[in-house]
Amino acid sequence: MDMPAAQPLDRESKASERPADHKDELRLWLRLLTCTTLIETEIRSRLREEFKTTLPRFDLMAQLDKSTTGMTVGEVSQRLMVSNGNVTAVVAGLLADGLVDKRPAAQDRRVQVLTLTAQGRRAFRAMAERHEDWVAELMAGLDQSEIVQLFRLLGQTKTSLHEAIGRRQSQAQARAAQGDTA
Amino acid sequence: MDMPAAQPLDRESKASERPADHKDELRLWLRLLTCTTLIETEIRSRLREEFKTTLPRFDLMAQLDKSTTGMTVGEVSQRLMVSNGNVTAVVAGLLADGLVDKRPAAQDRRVQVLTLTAQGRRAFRAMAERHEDWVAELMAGLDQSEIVQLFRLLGQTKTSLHEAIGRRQSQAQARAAQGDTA
DNA sequence: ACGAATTATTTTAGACCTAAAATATTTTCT
DNA sequence: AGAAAATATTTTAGGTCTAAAATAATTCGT
Repeated sequence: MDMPAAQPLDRESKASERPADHKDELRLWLRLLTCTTLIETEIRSRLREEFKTTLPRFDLMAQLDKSTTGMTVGEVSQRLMVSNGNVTAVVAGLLADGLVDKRPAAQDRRVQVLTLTAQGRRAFRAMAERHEDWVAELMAGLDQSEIVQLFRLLGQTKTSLHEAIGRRQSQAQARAAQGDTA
Repeated sequence: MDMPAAQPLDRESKASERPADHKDELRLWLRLLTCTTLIETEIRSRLREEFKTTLPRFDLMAQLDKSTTGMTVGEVSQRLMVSNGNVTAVVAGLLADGLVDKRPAAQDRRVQVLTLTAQGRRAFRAMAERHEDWVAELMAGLDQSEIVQLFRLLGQTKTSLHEAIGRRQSQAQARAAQGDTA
């Protein structure tokens, strides 16, 4: 079998390279995490200093602002990728501050519908404007084409993640079904 | 004044476009956050199921594993980008489980030096191997060139973030010095 | 119709995280 | 040397987060 001739095998790769070496993926993940943490920490800090509020509250209000008719606890928790119980807790704070309204749905009394109050909407809009500027300022070192490219690659990443997570969930379901009938 | 002729102005852009519209940066940030949250949630879940441990503990042990001589509380907190108090708390759990050792430095008794115990090192190595596989599995939808490109663009992002955060911190310092002498 | 399964939310117990104050130690300045 | 400033860590108070159990309401299958 022919091999490509003089290509130096260990130019970049470690001597310890194994059949399945996934160091690059790991380094990518760590860098992704670093970027997210840096941004998150900075935004938390500015929200606290300028608006005396927190990121989870801001995020929750952002979801409600996008919806005119209100959202249920479950919808919000799915959107924010946090637990139901957490939404209940964060909403409790926003209710106390008069920024959010909560009432049972007319048709299904299990469901709680959350909406921004007028005050909440005003407060959110003011914060959102600043927030958008902060993010732009943080990304100022990237030009337009880099932003677009990064956005696209993260789209690919998101797809990859959903596929991998979906695969695992269907495996878990299969195991559970197996257990039921065993 | 001449304008470029027939370029359709509002092909993609919103009618509400303002002098400084930073929607792209915002969308980029939200997508970045989504990817990070998806990965983090999945890894948390697997660490719990397979090893009955948590991500903060794993991350802390990962830092200690990289150092042969041990690290101080401050070094760890800087590396992990968390508060000192948080390191104290997470270490308390690891100490209780016999995975980490803590002792004052000989030269400077303010400093606490953290090291993995033999048991801690063994436990971490086993987890790290699996962890690397999980990350690779999650990223499986990206080919090598996409991984490299993404890594490079996130490097640019990191630089941009450090610059913006650095600028803000020197401004805050200047304000503080101003206040001192005012 | 009515009991069982399902669905939506809240509660609980416990871990994590931060900022700010408190504590302990070292260094610096006179 | 000794007071003051600086440094490293811990403590405290309070918000965030999760998983799992509990509660409440609806739907499904007979």
